[in-house]
Formats: sequence, C-alpha cells, structure tokens
Amino acid sequence: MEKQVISTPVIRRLPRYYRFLGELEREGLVRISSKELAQRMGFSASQIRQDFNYFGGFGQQGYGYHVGELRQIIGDILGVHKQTGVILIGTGNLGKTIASHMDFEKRGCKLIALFDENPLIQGTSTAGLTIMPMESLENFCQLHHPQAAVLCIPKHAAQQLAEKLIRLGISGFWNFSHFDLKINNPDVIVENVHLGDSLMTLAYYMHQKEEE
Amino acid sequence: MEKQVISTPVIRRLPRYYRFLGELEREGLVRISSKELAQRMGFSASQIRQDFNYFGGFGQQGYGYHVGELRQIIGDILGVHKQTGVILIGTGNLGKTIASHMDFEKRGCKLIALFDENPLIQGTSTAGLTIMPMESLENFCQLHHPQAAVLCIPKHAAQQLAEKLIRLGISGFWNFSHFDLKINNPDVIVENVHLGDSLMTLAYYMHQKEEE
DNA sequence: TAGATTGTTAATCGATTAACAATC
DNA sequence: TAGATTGTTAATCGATTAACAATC
Repeated sequence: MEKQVISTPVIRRLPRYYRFLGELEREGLVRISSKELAQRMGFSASQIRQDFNYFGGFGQQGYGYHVGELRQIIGDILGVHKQTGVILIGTGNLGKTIASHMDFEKRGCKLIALFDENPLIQGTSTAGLTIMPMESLENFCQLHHPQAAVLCIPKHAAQQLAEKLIRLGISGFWNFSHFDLKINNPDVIVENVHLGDSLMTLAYYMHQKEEE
Repeated sequence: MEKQVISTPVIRRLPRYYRFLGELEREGLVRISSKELAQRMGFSASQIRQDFNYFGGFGQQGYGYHVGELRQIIGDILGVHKQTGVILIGTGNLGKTIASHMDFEKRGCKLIALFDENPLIQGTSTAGLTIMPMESLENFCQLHHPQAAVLCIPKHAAQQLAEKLIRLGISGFWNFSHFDLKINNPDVIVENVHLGDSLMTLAYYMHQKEEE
C-alpha cells in the first residue's frame, strides 16, 4: 500500500484539529459532525471531511465523528506520544521561555539538553536541565544522538551552527534566529519561526484599517 | 483610483522581502534582479514580479530592482515607520521576552504599557516600562487609546479579556494564548500565534522521516 | 425504514508559474 | 543598438468547496 504524501496545508491543520478536539473532549462532548466542528473552527465542513479522509475515514455515516477517538487518531498521526530527542541552543530570555513553557513531551518531543556560550549561566538550571557549554555539544551528540535542535541564538550565528549540528547528526531545526536557514539536504527539516513577520503582518492590517 | 485588496499570502511575504532586502543592503548590494532574489529567497522570479506589481511596478526593465529603494517601498507599504500604540498583557516569561526582544518600533508599532495581575511584579520594569495592575487597564485605555494588544496570558482568560479590550477600543490582537480568539467584529484584526502547532508540525515531519 | 452525515468524486476558485511583449 | 529584465497576460497547478451516492 503506497503511502501518499499529504500536502503541507493539511499537515499544518492537524495540530489545530488536535487542539480543538481536546477542548471539546474537556467540554464532555462525545460526538461531533463535520458541520458543527466546521462552525467552531472556522473551516468548511467539506474541508474537514477531506482532511480526515487523507488518512482514511474515521467517521461514521449518519453519526459523525467520535471526539475522543478522533483526537487520539490525530494525535497518533502527529506522533504526540513519540519522544524525538531535542536540544536547545541559546538560553537567553527566549530560549528559557521556550524550554520551560513548550510542553515538548506533549508534542512528540523530549527536550534533553540546553546549551549556551555564556559561562555565567552555564551550570544553572532551566526546565529541570543544566545549561551546558557549547564545547560539550559534540560529545553530547555522539553520546545521546539528539535528532532536532531549537535555535534561540542571534541570526549571525545561526547558519554556521546549523551546519555544524547537521554534521553532528541533527536533522531537524526549530529556528527562532530571525534568519532563514539555507539547508540543501532534503532530509533536514527546518521550521523557521518569524515572530517579527507575524507582528508586521498585524501592523500592516492595523494601518490599513486606519486609512479607511 | 480603487485600491484593490491584496491577498493574504502576498501580504505575509512582505516582511520576508523586507528582511532579505535588509540583508542585501548590508552586504552592499545596490541592484538585484527578480531572478537572483528568487534564488536567495527560495521563491520563483515570477512570483516576485507578481507580488511587487500588486503595489505598482518599482523595477526597471533591463536593470532589475534597486535594493535600497525597494526595501524602503516595502517598508512603507508595511508601515514600519508608523507607531501603532500597543499594550502587552501578561508579563510572565513569555510576555517579558516579547516585550524586550521584539523591536516593536522597527515594525510599525510602539509598546506603550505592560499589565499583569500578579501584585508581586507590579511596579517592576521590563523593556523600560513599569508593569501595571489590571485594574489600571480601563483608565489607561481611555487616556492613551492603544490600538492593539499582545496577549501573553493563559488560554482560559483570553477570550473574556479580548472582549473587554474590544470594548475599551482595542482593534488588534497579537495572541499568544494558545487559544483561537472568536471575534465576530470584522474590524478587529487577530493574529494568532501557535508555537505549539509549529513544534508539532516539525515533530510530524521528523517522525515521518524515521519511518522510512 | 427515514434521516443524518460521511466518504469521495467533480467543479470551482485562487494562487503560482510560464511566456512574452514592452522598454530601459 | 542589443541584451537584459521587467510588467502583465495567459496557462497551469493545487487547494478548497460543492454535490451526491453510500451507508450507518
């Protein structure tokens, strides 16, 4: 059975489904139709049925979807119970915030180490992990084989560090460095986060409104 | 002259153009063709020319685009020199990080106040601003008319607070609360940031790779 | 069974890409 | 002028929506 590739827009909607279904479950809702879910999420019912059917139908005609079951299936597709090893580099303000507030374990990852080049904070703890010096990076990777890295470092350092990390076996980046990594290797997954772009988009639409 | 509405995908690419052009400018590059910019940004040359032409052609046939000029034009479109008044609510770890690292003034905004319900941190300063109690919110808004709010609060509090803020004249939200605000008013702009969704997307693609 | 709602195919819509005439 | 590259229209592609037969 050939596994078809699912398009990115669909994949990016999965975490959102997962979130909403979690809320519905907490509300005590047992079944839901695509129509009702659509209203709540601001999607179309058609799209919801399409999306779910990429992975095989898990509704029941005339009934709808079982909330808990559906949530679990989507969780399994996303792999929320897996534990991909993740390290985080750069434990400044942002890095610390990410380390302590992202619930990696609920999202298919496990944060296993923190690194920073600042000797003043090396040895201190955040999110239950001791911050290690950059010099330990190579050794750590050889020993523990983390698969992904969170980059919370200034943009000028990002590209070079990413390349080094790839040599050390890292194949995924969650990149907060305000710099779009240029990685040729198609096996390396890069998720660039640009909060600044998001703010500028909001600002643009605010300005537009003003002009009316 | 009727101003056509530009589609969201185009708008969301503008900050990215702006960033790349800034880098090119720092590199000392004076002119660039759509073809070369395309290679650097991972877009197609066609798309770049299309995008720019929504706003009126600012290239020169046979020459290309003037880097500095183009950057300035895009900056003007985004309104980076405007100063939309922004308040931030919830100065926990994330809120403090956002307040101190987002360079609001370079992005068309001005952060003018911080609020938090925790009395222990009220009165302390972050990013040059004193954290105020939630009780001052109403008064502050009536006095200073902020236009947008950054929500760095837990999800259970988000919806209610947003509605209150709308009544106080806020018409834009940069929402980090892990909750999709439901706002009926079409004049209110909402930019939901879901870092968790981003991490889960990365995790999904990492897991996919493993299975091969 | 009748009503409801899915699964799935077909139609539409919108965004991206290709092509090329205009022009610097 | 000739070469290069834009501005812009047309073609393509992909994603979303509509429709409806299947079926619980």
